Amino acid sequence: MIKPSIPYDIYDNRCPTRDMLARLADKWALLVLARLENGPMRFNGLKRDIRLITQKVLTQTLRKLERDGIIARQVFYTVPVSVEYSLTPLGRTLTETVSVLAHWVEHNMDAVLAAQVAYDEANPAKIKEPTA
Amino acid sequence: MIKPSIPYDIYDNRCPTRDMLARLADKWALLVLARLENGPMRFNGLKRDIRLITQKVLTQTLRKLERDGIIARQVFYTVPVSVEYSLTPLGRTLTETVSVLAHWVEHNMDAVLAAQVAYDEANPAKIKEPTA
DNA sequence: CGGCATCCCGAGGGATACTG
DNA sequence: CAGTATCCCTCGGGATGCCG
Repeated sequence: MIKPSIPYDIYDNRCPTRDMLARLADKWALLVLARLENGPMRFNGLKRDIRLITQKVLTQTLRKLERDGIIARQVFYTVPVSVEYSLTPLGRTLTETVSVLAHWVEHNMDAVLAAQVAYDEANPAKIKEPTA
Repeated sequence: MIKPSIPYDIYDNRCPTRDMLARLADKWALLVLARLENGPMRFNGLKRDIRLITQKVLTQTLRKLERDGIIARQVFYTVPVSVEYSLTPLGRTLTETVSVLAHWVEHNMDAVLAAQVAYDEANPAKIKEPTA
């Protein structure tokens, strides 16, 4: 546990926390993290569950999270090989929050949809009329 | 409080929660939300505090959050006009979580940086050598 | 199975100029 | 002050093909 010599500030663009937040503020990263909450998962398991994620994007997302020490990658040299992804202790502290966020959306979607309807009624779209 | 007739599922790509998560999983949106935690703020106040955000992106972000019922926009017809943004009750329930996420990054940045160093040592970058 | 390497397209967002 | 309107360009990420 190193004591931060520099006071980290998420609002300072020169602070590394900004980049870190940007990596977490990604829908695919959040979905992966929330999905790993219940235990380790294999690559294709994640790909199946997180609908419409492509193999390339899933790989990129997993690599970034691994590099940041959020998830761990475990290879099993069976034939064919299988690879398991799991949360690190550090990642588990993060996932608690991420999971709350993900479920907030599910729990409050009705209120959001209602707000959207109200907003769209109050602010009708302005169409460009080519005054023929 | 409408009871959800459809079981919302964040992993289903056809579910509106996916789009909602995508809007929240945005670094600018998260920074705005976290910044509004301590009370209403004016447009240029947000622009100043959230370093390097452009006026265009800030406007877009605020509009989306307003449409989703997360924040409220209040215009004061002074000269010149001033506009105040604040969290709605719905938004306040969200911000609690967002704020935790933002501060997680600040509190755990040292651990992340250490993990990155370890990862980069274990996985040296492969350079393309044009075998002259 | 779990990737990597390429090609390629379109939207996100930066820069700039103007306005009520 | 708080926007709107354009132009323009990068780059995230989809599609495809191949490999250990």
